[in-house]
Amino acid sequence: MISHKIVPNISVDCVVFGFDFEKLNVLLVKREMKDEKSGALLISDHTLAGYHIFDDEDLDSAATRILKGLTGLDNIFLEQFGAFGQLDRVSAPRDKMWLDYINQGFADRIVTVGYLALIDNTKVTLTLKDRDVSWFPVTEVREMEMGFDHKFLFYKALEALQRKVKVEPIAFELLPDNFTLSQLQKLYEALLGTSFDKRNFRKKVAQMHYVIPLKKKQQGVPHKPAQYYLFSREVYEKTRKGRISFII
Amino acid sequence: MISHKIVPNISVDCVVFGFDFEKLNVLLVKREMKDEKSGALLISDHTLAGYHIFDDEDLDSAATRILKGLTGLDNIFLEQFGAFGQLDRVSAPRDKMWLDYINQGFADRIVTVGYLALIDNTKVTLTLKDRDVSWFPVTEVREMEMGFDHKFLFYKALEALQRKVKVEPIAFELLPDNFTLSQLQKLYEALLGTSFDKRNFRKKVAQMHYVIPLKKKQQGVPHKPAQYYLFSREVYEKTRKGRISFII
DNA sequence: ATTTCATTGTGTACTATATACACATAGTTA
DNA sequence: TAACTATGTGTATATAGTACACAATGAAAT
Repeated sequence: MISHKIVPNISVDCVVFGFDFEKLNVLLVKREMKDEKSGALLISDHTLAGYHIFDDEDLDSAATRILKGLTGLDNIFLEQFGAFGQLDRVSAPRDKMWLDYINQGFADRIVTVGYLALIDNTKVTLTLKDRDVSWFPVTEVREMEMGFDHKFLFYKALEALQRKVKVEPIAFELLPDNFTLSQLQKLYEALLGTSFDKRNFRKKVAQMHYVIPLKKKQQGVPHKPAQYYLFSREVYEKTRKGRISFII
Repeated sequence: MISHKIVPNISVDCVVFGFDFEKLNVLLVKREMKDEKSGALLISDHTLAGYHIFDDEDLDSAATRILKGLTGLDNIFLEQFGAFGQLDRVSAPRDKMWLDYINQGFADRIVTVGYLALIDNTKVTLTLKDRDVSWFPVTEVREMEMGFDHKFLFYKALEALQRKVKVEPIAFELLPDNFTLSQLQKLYEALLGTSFDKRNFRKKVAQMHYVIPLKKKQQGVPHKPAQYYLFSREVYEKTRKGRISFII
């Protein structure tokens, strides 16, 4: 085990989205800080998963490392949505590394690079159980206890997600490998906060030759079983034209 | 004049685009470094405009400051296109601040935040004349002497520009306040590397109610004078629907 | 005064995509 | 065998995209 040097004034924050077939959720870390003597609750809120970068890793690697620690998963879809260096960003208590840094005459500044991560809920549920980490519906974040800076990052990530989802087929990252068209439709409705006509939605999907029907059908459901589909990135790459609009 | 503290390991690089009614250009700084004794040329290449951030400014302010120094202009269109922390990024000779930083035990790392800037050529020509700064056609960058990291940033910026220009009306930032439809068409053709049918292009622009014809016409041109138009951001904000595709 | 020149400005037919809208079907459960 | 629940399908209309050619303007040259 190598001991990494931390870069004190550069951090990465991950906004992790998941979909439970009903609504869009975000992965947050519960934080509780108590006074050492009295045991009184000083802070009780939620934070994004984030940490300083190490001196021997690039930004993407730092985000990957953080997500691995959080979910146990490698190969998570990751994309930067911005770098943030507001002067009033830092509100958290400072660790020793950081205080050393300031004492040596360097500026009391953090720049954080925001990553948005999309994960397939069905793959991660097990790994989370003994951590202070859980899913929260994105629609509830507004009312939650959460530091101003992290709430800001969350909304920037959500905006970026809504923008990108219309232009690139990244929403499939939120679904299991096999999914039904109703699940896909519910996902887009949750992402964009709209609703679509079922027939028109399916007509549109039918034009996307990279969404491929399987032989497999749903089993054990108390209604007509739905057909499963898969998303083929390979076919997507081959058949995409200069077209922009992906859905809507 | 306040003396600013520099944050040694965080920088901002600006990729500045301009349009001369013929082609898309990028603003680069010529760099020549000679050996102090022999006078032999050590480096002769081009760099992006960039510098470390100060401890009392946020990232946008740093980019604004750099552009002000370069062009004399305030109010330049600016947008982040990414943060970059590749371990092999740093190749430039180190200044004292940076060496101090390393000597104090901190990591030998720079993270740079890339900004893409769009400027109206007609407003900037004067201010540039006595600087080692000039316009280069983007099509020539491939063959130019330029550090690997800056070339990489340039291409990332160009990709981001081509993506954004299709989805938001930012191309107008590259034109003067009044412009002709032929100029607008040439601009999109230069940006995207394609060509459009004149009648169809104009039909499309006619649907954009925020591109407004003026009474004014071209004067002194040796052919039928073109009508001038202006872009109204106000009308754009009011009339845009959920639509994605802007041009193409 | 007339011609030449360069660039602007316009219309139509055809194709493709977007939108609005209602009912039969499959398979489980009661 | 009847009831339930979600799946899966088609058509008519409106809107947007594409392909394509020639007359009009005003300056400059003869």
